[in-house]
Amino acid sequence: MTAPTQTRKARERAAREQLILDHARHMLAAQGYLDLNLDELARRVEYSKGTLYQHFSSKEDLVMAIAVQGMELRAGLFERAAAFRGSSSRERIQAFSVAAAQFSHEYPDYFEVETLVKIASFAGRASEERQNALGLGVGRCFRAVNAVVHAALAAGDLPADGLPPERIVFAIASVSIGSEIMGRLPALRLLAGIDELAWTVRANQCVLLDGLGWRPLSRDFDMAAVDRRLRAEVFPEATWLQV
Amino acid sequence: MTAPTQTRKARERAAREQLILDHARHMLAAQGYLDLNLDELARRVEYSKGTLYQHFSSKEDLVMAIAVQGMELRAGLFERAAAFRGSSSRERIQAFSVAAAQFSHEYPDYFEVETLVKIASFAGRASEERQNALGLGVGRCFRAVNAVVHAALAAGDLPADGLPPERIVFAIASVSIGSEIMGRLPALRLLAGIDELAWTVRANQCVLLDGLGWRPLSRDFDMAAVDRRLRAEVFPEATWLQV
DNA sequence: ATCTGAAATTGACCATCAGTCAAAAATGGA
DNA sequence: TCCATTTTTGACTGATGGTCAATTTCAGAT
Repeated sequence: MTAPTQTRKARERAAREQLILDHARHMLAAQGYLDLNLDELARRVEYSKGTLYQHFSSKEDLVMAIAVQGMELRAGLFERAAAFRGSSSRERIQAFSVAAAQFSHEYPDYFEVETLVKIASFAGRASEERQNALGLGVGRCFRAVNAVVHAALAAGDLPADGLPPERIVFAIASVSIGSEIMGRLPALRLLAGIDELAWTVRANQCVLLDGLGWRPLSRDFDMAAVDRRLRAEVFPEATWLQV
Repeated sequence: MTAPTQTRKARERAAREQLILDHARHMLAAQGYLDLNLDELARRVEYSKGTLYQHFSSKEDLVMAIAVQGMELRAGLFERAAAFRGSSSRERIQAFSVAAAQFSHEYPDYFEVETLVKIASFAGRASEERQNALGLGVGRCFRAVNAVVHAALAAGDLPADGLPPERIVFAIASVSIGSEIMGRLPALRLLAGIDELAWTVRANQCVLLDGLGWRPLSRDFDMAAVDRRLRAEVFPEATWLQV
């Protein structure tokens, strides 16, 4: 088998893997993990079940592969956000707020899967390789935010005697993911009277940043104006970002 | 069958249900949902599988029942916290921070299950009855916190032009649960350098409350002293609360 | 065009396990 | 002691994740 043939094969294999993942993701979003049936998936992608197992070592590995792709999409958005040149570190961190909201708006299916694999029993059942890949994506997101936090500390926009930078990143991530997860519980949505989840999540993030003492505080600059710049310069696809 | 016999039967039935739930919870914590085997559970509790189904309509219903008990324990702690007479609303809200930390410290297994049932596919598979029971527990927790938020607004400890009270409860819940969930991911724990999760969670909650403008701000009162009072008056069992 | 060995694909098959139900056992009042 | 009722049992079933020997496809050689 010559080299060009090899690359064509690899390309076809990658295309098939993507086909499988796309169908699996849709089925997962529609029916949930417990009702995701591999026989039906094989039927839909028009390959045999045996071929599925050429790509994934188990059902959990398949789901983990979807989570990895989602995390890579998220990391891509975060790295675009990192390139935003706001006029203060507080404006730059706002870019991640939009990036996170954009992720859960554009890829709700991926978000669900991301939540799913956080369950303990998933970690041990997926292949080592994909677990590492997920960790890599998490690391990319972490570093993107971490860089801005460090810049803020260096610039004196954050109090020097506050939380250490890594804990600040952790706090921001926690309030974001926590708000998204809680906001997906119908009971709580009703109790809290939430209609537009994206804006509720962003409000919580904003409160946290103020609590960290991240200057300028939200009342001291025009967040809507920054949103407009972000829409124009970084996330033109974020149509939900009505400003 | 006379009335006393009936009550004895009901008592025995309740005791057996508790036995099943206790074993199931331990197995769930040790092996995860996917490896929770009902044949093995039946063997451990020394009843047949058929008898398990006298108590629960499905495996998901069983897990939901555990979640309900966990939520009731949590609600119990929250209602004890609500009885704390702090010298300000900010001190009173701190009681919930300790209650939440105490819950995940004393009942880590219940916490895991609580997280598990947040997955969409669980909701539809458990019995209506238990889903309602869970909603009831969530409501108890919500109302306990909500009362203090309203008191704070009435007292002017929270800015009148800030988030509406229900959204404040939502924000507090989000940062708490979000921190706990993220803090259980080994990769992120490493990146953020977290060793004592309980204190990291409480730090995040504290930052959020400051961000909400909940007076007195954390720098303006002695949180450690309030912790000492809470330990002495409300949560004597909270040995982790070294103050 | 045809052959051939390697690689890829298949789907019948297997093991596991949630859930069922007819038969057996236990119960409690007469 | 007996009998009707309730409770318990565990063998059985169907569904499904995962395997692998048999088949098909493929690329290069003749």
